[in-house]
Amino acid sequence: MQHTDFKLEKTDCSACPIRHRAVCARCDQDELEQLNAIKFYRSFKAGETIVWAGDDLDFVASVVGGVASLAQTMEDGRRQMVGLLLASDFIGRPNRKAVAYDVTAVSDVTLCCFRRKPFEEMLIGTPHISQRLLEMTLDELDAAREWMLILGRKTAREKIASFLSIIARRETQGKGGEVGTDVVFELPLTREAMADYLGLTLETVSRQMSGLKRDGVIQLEGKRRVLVPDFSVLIDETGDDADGGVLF
Amino acid sequence: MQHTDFKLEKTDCSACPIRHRAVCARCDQDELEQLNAIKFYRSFKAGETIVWAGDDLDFVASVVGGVASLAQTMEDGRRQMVGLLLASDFIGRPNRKAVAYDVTAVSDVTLCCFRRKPFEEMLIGTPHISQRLLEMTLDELDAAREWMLILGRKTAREKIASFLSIIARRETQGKGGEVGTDVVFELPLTREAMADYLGLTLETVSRQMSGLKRDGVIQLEGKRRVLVPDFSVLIDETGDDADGGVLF
DNA sequence: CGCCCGATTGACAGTTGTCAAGGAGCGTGG
DNA sequence: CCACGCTCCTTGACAACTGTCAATCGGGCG
Repeated sequence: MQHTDFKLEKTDCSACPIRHRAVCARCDQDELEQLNAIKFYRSFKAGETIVWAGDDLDFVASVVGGVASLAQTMEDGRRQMVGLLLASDFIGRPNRKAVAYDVTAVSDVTLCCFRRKPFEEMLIGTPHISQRLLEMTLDELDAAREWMLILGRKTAREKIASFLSIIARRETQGKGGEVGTDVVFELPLTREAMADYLGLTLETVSRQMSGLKRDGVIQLEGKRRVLVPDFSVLIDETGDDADGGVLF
Repeated sequence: MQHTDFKLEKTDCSACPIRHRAVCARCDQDELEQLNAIKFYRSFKAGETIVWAGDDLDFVASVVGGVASLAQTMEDGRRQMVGLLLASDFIGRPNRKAVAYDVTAVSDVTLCCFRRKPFEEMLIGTPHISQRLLEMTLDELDAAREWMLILGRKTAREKIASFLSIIARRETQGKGGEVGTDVVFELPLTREAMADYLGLTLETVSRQMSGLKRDGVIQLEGKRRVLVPDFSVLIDETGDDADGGVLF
C-alpha cells in the first residue's frame, strides 16, 4: 500500500507531513533541530511486526505515514487490537523500554524514530514536547474509552457502523467534507483486522458488511473502498446519539 | 460505606493518605503549599452523581478515599463503565472543562479538588506535576487497553475472574501478601456495576459468580466479601498467561 | 492456467441476553 | 418485636445473537 512519497533521506522537519500534528507540533526551530539530531527514519512492510510485546524498544517514534496497530494475543490465539495508529500518532512509552503490546505494520509504514535516551532527557527540559505528549495521551485515552463502549455494549452491526464512521472521519478530515456529498474512503484494514479491532470474528464482520450493503447504508467498490450515500444513516446505525457533535 | 476517617477540615498535605501516589506525589514543600492554596475537599454519598457527561467541571481532583466510576450511557439505556477510580486516581482533564463521561460515586467518596484555572496555570510551570500527570495518564491508558482485551475477547467466566484478580491486586496491595495465604477482599461494586464494568448483564455476572463458587475457585462471605483459597487457580480462570508478572 | 489469499455465504451450535419469579438482608414503622 | 417494603441478588426457561466449521468465490500474480 503506497501511503506517501516522503523520502527517508530527507530530514528537514519543515517538509514533514505531520509537522503540525505530531508530538513535535509545538516545537520551535531550535527544538526541532535538537530533535533532528536524535532522529532517524525506519520503514516496515505491511504485515511486518515492528516489536513484539515484552521486547525492548530503543526508540520512541511518530507514525509519518501508513497504519500500525497495537494488539494483545492470548495463549489460545484470541487477539484484540488495542490501538490503531495513523499518521502523527506516537509509539512507545517514555521511561519504559519494554513494550506492552505487539506493534504491527498494518500497511506499509514509515516511522520517525527518536533515540530513547536523548528523547527522555529532552522531555524533561522541553515543555513544548511534554505538554503535547500529555495532550495526545489524553486524546488516546478518550479514544480508548469510546472503543470500550463499542466492545462492551454494541451489537455486531453497530460495531461495524461505528468503525466505518470512525475511519471515515479520520480519513476524510482535512479534505473537503461538503454536506450532502457522498463520503468515500478506503478501509485500512482487512476483514480479519477489523474483527480484531471490534472483538468479532471475520465471518461476522463479513456478514454485517454485506448486511449494511444490502440495506443501502454503504456501497462497496472492490473489497476496500467504501461509499456512504448518506452519512447520517450510517450514524443512526452506530447506536450513538445523533447529536454527538457536528459532522466534519 | 466507610472508607476513611480523613477529616474534611484538615488541609495539611503531609497527613494526606494519598500524598505519595497522587498527582502531587513528586511535589516539594513549596509546590504543596501552592496546591494547598487552590484546593478544597468535597464528599459524595454512594450513588450520587459527581458530574454528568457534557457538563462543565470547574475543578480537577484526586480521589482521596472511596470509589468513583466513569461511564457512558446509550440512548436506550445500555451502559458501559470506562473508568474505575480508586484512591489517588485523578478526575478531570486539564484545559477542557466539559467532561466526556458520567462521573458517579460508587461508594462514599472524598475528593481533593483543585480550582481549574489556577491548577492549569500551575501545570505549565511545575514539571513535578505535569510529569506525574503524564505518567498517571499513561498508566490509565495501559489499564484501558487491558480492559479492552477483557471486553472484546474474554468469556463471561474469564471476565469475572479477571475482574476479581484486578480488584484483589488493588485492594490487597501494600498489605501483607504472604504466598500461600488466602486472599480476602471486599468487592467495591454491586453485581450491576460489575456488569457495567465487564459488558455483561447482572444475571450473567451472578451466574458466573455462582459458578466460580461452585467450582471452589472462590468463597463468598455475604454478597461482597470474597475469599480466594488459591490465587493461581483464579489466575488460570482469567485466560491470561500464567507468567504475566509476579503475584503482588 | 492454476495457485493463493482474502472474502463471502451457509448450516448449526453454544454462550449470553431477556423475561420472570423468588430469596436474603436490612431498615422503618406500627 | 415483628411485619413490611426495599434493594440487591439468585435461579430458571427460553430466545437470539454470534461463533464455529466448512464450502465456495474472486482477484492478483507467478
